[in-house]
Amino acid sequence: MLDLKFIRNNVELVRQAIINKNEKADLDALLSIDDQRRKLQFEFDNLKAHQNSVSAIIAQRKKAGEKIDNELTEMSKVAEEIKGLANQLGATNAELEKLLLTIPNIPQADVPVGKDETANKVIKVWGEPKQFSFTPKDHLELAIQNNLLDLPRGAKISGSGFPVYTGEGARLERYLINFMLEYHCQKHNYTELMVPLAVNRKTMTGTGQLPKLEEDMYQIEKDDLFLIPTAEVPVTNIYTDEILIWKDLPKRYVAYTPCFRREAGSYGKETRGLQRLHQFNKVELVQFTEPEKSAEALEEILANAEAILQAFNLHYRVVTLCTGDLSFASQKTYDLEVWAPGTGKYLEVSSVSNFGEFQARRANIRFKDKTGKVRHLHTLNGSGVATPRLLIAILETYQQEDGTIKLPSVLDPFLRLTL
RNA sequence: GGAGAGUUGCCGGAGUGGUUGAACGGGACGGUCUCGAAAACCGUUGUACCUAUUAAAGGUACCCAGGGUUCGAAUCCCUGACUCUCCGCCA
Repeated sequence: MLDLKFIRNNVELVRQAIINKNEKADLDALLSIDDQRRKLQFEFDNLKAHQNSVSAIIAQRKKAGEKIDNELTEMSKVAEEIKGLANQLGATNAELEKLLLTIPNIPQADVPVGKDETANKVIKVWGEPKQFSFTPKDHLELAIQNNLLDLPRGAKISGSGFPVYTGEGARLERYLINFMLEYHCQKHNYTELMVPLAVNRKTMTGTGQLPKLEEDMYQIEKDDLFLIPTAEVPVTNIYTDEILIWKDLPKRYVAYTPCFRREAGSYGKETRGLQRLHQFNKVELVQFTEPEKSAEALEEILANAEAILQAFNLHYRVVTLCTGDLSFASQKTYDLEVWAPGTGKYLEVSSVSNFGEFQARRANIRFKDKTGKVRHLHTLNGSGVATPRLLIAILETYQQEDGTIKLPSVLDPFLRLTL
């Protein structure tokens, strides 16, 4: 969330950000509640101060054996008043908090302004689309021919969008995950975490999924838990309500988790095969940085994610999301889109975002800087990368004319794994 | 799931319902001393919000969380979370 004082002092900037992000947030209501709250707070504080001072007098008199009846009757009235004010203040604060959580983060100045993905900007293209001497098949055909996937049975036991990987398909999926984890740990200096896949409401609110996206998540109602839509959620929140020290920053974490998304309202959109799933695997990179270093870290994470695609020698492009396509919590986001020659499309395999202090403020994650001052740090994350679309690109790119797959040699050490 | 114990500041650890933001110890930081360091001594050691913002200053809240009792709660009562021990169940 944004700093209330910042909002007060930059009303128009915030208003514009809401518009540019296509968000609906009632800024005026927020401001008027804030006003109301400050008035109540002032009244409350004054009355409390009065109560405190008289209470001290009562204590003295009582000790001295003097009469205190008058004070007591007056104070019981004051106590009533305070109770009333406290209730009002509590309700007002709750309302304020609720509104504040609906105000989106402000895009960085260098983010292109635009309504939807058509305004996104391609800033980099790596490699070239693979040329084939035959008509390339799409990944679903290839997967079926090679017995890598069993989608009907996945649908039978869970529903559509819950894939079953079979035999070599399951092994390949596992190797890909392992490859990426090892790559980021060994070459990019990340620390691996294994984290809970179900998290509580506070955690979901910390990274900004709640309250806006409740409809998009699988919920375990009995325990008020949610299945994570990305490892970003548990990993970023590990430091909730903590104060780190600048010497320990940046912190770099990598975590593999399955991700669960209801994808409500996106039926029929690019759903063939593994393109859009309710459960998929993803290796996620998360960094906690000093505010001055987050812009740099964003480029680093992008490069870390790109390194994976480059290792597989896959053609891809990097896109800067425009304001309208930016997520609620993000200040700036790069998408990595890998080329899938059989499907004939660029597929998003990674989203790399700088959240500034937005998440840190929600989750109350701070750090002590060089001067000893306690401030909110910056959080960032990026997929490094999501497997289903990576798998699509690999299958489609490395298919042979007979439909078999010749896997890229970087995977050899994993395929030969013997223990 | 059942029974018990606990949760206080950076850490350890006191705390009788009435100047307790919180004793005492440790750590950290600053200073004195020293060529330098150690030791010793002195001092400092919070966060959020509000009023005022030129500044200074003042006020309020916070002893796991939320309620309650009371003129007044770290202290009493209730509920919940978490940790530890024992029992049961279990991969």
